Amino acid sequence: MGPMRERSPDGSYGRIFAVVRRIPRGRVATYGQVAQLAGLAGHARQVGYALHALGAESPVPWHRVINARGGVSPRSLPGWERVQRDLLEREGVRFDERGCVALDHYRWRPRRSPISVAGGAR
DNA sequence: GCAATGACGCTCT
DNA sequence: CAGAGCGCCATTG
Repeated sequence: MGPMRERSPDGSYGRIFAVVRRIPRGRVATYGQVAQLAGLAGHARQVGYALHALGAESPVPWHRVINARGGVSPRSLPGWERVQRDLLEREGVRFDERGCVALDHYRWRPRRSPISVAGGAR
């Protein structure tokens, strides 16, 4: 009960991980979308922070999460962008010359939100 | 306990 | 159409 904020790797972040884990192969979702589906609308930044805490070898398909521009966010380590891009391309996601994917085509559209749709919002 | 940073998003100019 | 600024919250030093 209590004041346990659940800061463990499977705690409040688990909500975000649960959403990311639901992203089907060959599909992508934006940080803001994941945040909204996790019930943290507007906290897109926290999604990125949570994924960063996960690690590249995490069981969560972090590579399926991209920014609203449809591209992979620049990371501290050079070349990492290529890794995420390669993982997505391996799933069938194609990038254009700008290094962006067509969100209108690859964006994951869950029929049922992980959290209550609150009266069929959307 | 305060200050700065960060795998973002949206609006304004 | 492109660039810059502000907002949001959690983690780290």
